[in-house]
Amino acid sequence: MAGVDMALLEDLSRRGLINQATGDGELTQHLSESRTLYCGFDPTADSLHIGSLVPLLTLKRFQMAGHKPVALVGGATGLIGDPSFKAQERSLNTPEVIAGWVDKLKNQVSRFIDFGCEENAAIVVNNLDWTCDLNVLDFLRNVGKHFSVNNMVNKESVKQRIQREGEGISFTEFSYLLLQAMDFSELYQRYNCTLQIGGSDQWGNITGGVDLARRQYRGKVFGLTLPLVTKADGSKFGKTESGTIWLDAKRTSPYAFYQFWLNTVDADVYKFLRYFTFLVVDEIDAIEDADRQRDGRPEAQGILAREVTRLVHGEEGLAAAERISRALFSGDITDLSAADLEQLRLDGLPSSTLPKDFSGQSLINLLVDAGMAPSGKPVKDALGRSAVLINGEVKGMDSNATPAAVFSADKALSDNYFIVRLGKKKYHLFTLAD
RNA sequence: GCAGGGGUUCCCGAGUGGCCAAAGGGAUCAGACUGUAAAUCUGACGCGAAAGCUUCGGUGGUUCGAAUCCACCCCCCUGCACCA
Repeated sequence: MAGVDMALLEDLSRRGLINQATGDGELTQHLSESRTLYCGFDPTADSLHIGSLVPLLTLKRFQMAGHKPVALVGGATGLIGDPSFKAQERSLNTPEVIAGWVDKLKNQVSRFIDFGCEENAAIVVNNLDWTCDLNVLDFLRNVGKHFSVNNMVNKESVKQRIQREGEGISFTEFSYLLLQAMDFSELYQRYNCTLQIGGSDQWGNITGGVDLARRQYRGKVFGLTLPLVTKADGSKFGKTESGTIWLDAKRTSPYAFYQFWLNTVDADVYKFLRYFTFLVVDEIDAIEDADRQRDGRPEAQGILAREVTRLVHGEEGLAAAERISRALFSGDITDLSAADLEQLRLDGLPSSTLPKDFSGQSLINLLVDAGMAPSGKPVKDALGRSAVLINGEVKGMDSNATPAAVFSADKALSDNYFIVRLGKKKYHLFTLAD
């Protein structure tokens, strides 16, 4: 069989990827042979976001070390909703919607792990397969009997919901733990899966599964949780002004994705390199040292952005993201040729076509309509502070009423294009109507 | 069902008849400084370019005037629901 990398846990630990593990250190011993492990992803949208990247990449790390990864998509658990550390009860989605999301997630997850290799090829499973036909009485007798409500109520993950004034938890969400525990037990039965990994918020659910596998099948299985990704300034990781950073290129373009990582603050960037890339830890430490000795801008952000964008969007996505970034941030946009501009559009720079007739339009509402701002206020503010540039030229409030003059054909790049910059980082490409 | 508490602008949270588009904090956006950072400072932050318009669970009412008072309804939370 393929060699198993015994240093895996050591490496994970150096990366700061180990939050908590069950089994008092027995896990190291357990992983001296090739094992099967799983991680679950619930369909809460039609795409995963970068919050799921840490467990996803960790599955891959395990596979690279010789273990067999199982990616579980929660077709069943997604119907219920995980209450862990959620402040409020969530509304339910319809089974049809969830089923659609499950398919999308399966595809997405599949891109990160290897299904072709002989020894430890990955598999994707759906927990709906073993829960949809389960009847309530069987469930209550065979699964429910193994759980103590006293114990469940004391789980940290639901405590705030139960104790906090003004909140509560439905029986539906309360039961979530049992479903996830059942998954682990089931995968143990089916595939001899003996390890579950997940975010630190999953600790309660994972230990539930460890207990259930033991009680039902006398199975000795393990759990390992990964840290929640936090930012140095305390704000939520993975959100920006334009919303969540998704893994799906249709939701977050490779360019926007690349820019997200490029904008990582210094205080977080080395940690993120350890979390989100496969660069070896020594190499990351070397980057950090080199950056420290240099004045000015560190290299780490660029490396991080390149590595992660390549992992998620491939070489092509990365190339596109870099092309746009170079054109917009380190060149003179008026030098761009028509072909260059067309390429930027293909690469995913947000773009739209200007209306034929400008009457009744103001510059502000043209930009708002193009999606550059949610309302006119920020644009007005920007206009008043010389923060709107069209083809490199500053526009002020006085241009607002005369969009026809601003977007006249003789001012267009290559007779057809306008690059509008709002603030420092927001760009949009306009083309004239045919 | 009964009793009590509560529903305010993205979030938290003040406001209990006019001075309220509604304190404060957070988040977010823009500017300065920078490195397409951070920290800091400044400005914005319901909609509208503006005049102005529309908000405080819903509907109706009282009033010159309501987020604030009244009525009914909806939703959430807590407790009770044999003994009570």
